[in-house]
Amino acid sequence: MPELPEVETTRRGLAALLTDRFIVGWTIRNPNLRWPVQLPAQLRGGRICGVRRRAKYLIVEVIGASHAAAVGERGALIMHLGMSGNLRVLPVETAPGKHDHLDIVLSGALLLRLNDPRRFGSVHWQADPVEEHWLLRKLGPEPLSTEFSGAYLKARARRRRVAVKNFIMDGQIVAGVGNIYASEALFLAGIRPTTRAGRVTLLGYERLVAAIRQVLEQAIALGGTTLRDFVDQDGNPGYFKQSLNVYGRDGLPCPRCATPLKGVRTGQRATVFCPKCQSAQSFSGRRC
DNA sequence: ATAGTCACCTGAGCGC
DNA sequence: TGCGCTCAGGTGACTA
Repeated sequence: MPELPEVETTRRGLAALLTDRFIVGWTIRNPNLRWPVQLPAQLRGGRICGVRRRAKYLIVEVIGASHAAAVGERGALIMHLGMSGNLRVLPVETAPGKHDHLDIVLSGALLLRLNDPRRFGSVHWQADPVEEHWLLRKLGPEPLSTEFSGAYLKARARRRRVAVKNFIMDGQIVAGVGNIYASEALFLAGIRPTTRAGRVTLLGYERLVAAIRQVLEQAIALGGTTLRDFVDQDGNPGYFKQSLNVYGRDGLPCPRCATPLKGVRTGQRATVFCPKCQSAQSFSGRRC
């Protein structure tokens, strides 16, 4: 699935192609995504004025232009790619394939096509203010924003007994940190994923915040991580997989100290760490 | 409020 | 080649 860097990669590709196009219509071949897909009539004729990202949601901003009543009315398509989704901009005549659930037909003889085998993705319409949508309302700060800091995490972690890995994957704590990058960031910060969130020190959280930023920024620069099926809007894979230190490397040597990496499960998710480099001590942050 | 589990769905990979 | 099992990049809803 797409995590934040993959969504950001998709966003960058889409923004250039979608901005200033008009929505001519749409075809919903299978509305049964995570929530039933329903698009309002007022969307027709709207002009796309930008593509933003919030957590792993893509926000396609639309300004009404068709009917007198809708002119100037703003809103957005809020799209999530789930575990297996991808969005492409294609010539309007491109025949749909398996799992092509939704096309948004655009001016310029193009369409925005959503493909999602597992159908864990979603598409919603929300009139302004878009941030008031129930899926976005409770999200924590963006990990690449200045609001996200070691002090913030330390404060939120007070009395929390969950594993720190689950803690940073909680979208209400910080938005958009998924399984790959949580694992990678904890490795870079030298913190054991199973450490209880309340026991990580301020120094540990400062290192963790720096590591999260580093790993996300580097992954975005490389076009994201392709494990099996992620492609950006041009159909290209991401190249961050070569940079993974621990994710998917259970039993293989630690890239730093060669100790075999250990795999466990925390919160139903596969978790891999180096038993030597990632300290089990509460004041984590140490490296070997 | 918090922590843990379940659910949604398809496809790939593995052992037999 | 086929069958059955496990696992997968997410995340809201439930349960204690």
